[in-house]
Amino acid sequence: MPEGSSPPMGQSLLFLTDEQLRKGIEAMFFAYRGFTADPDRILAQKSYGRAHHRAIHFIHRSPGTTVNNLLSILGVTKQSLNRVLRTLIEDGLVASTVGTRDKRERHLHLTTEGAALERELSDAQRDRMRAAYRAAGPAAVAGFRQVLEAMMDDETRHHYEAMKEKTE
Amino acid sequence: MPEGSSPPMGQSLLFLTDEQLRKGIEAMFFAYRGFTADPDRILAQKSYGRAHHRAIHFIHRSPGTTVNNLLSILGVTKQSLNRVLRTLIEDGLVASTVGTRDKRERHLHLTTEGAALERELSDAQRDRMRAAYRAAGPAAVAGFRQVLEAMMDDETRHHYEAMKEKTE
DNA sequence: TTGGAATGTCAACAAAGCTGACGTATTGTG
DNA sequence: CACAATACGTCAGCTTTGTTGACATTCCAA
Repeated sequence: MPEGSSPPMGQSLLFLTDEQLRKGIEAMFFAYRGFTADPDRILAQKSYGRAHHRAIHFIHRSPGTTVNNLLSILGVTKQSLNRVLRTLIEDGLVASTVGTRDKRERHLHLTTEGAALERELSDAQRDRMRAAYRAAGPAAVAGFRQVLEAMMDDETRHHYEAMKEKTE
Repeated sequence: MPEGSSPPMGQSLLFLTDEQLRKGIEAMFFAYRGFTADPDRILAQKSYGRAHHRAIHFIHRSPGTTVNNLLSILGVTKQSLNRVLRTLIEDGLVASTVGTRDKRERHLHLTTEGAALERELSDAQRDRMRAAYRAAGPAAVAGFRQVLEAMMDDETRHHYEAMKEKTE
């Protein structure tokens, strides 16, 4: 081990100490609570849960998506998604139409009422996000997104990238 | 509305568009899955859940903490925490000792075995965090933390700040 | 045409949150 | 001292959201 071969530790690698990593972990945990808090409050009033929000969000994002596609995006079992979807369909927030090419598939759309709830939920969530973004500034936001993307599983990142490109 | 009074929109406020905010929201959702994936795998083997992980994490961070304090950090009810805590104590991962100054309080510590599991879980979680940090670089990490902190509820941020200072 | 794959539904169960009620030990206060 | 408040534990019961397993329907390809 040659002496004096010190790498540029002082400024560039301190952010990789266990201490820094732990702070990042705790920040992630605490921030996620804030992230879900506002939609959760709205959902509770209507006796829906976070799972309903997720379904509504991604149906809004990809109108006409199939149950199977939604499944792989959300990363849950079809039985779990089905329960949520059933209530949303019963309540008239989501429309499920049998596929024309493949009749096994169901294509999912938000109804007018469903779109209204989507709007209400995403407005609430965006308000907090906007405040956080504004407080932190554009450079911080870029870093925020970079780290989050690097944190995803490969398969998950594919879903994310696909969603990202859809409206770019 | 005076014409030509355009603010510096082009570069500085594009990150506040609904589109950008939506991407941030989805990034948060997908990244959180990666964030919990590795510990979840370890926990499943031992038939514990995420709730056990959280308890273990914060007992490790604040040895001797009381049940009440843990409650307010985790933001759950005592009944919910108690179920988790009871199994951890039964399994010999956590030690609960009657307070000396106030005998109503229980002070919580990790046993040797509990510390071993904590180590295993946080190693796994840190590994992913480290990879993400390394990939994104120090500037991005600073931004990441800034945005997360701005996203927290006020009360939650107080907990976070208190934890942060504990080892600085 | 028939058997396997894909899609979606029903039933039953588990984890982890919640409320409400109650018991016990201890502390602090009028 | 008597009594209210606090800290903790527990029982019962409910909700949301995840899981497996079994099964019906539909499509496609051998």
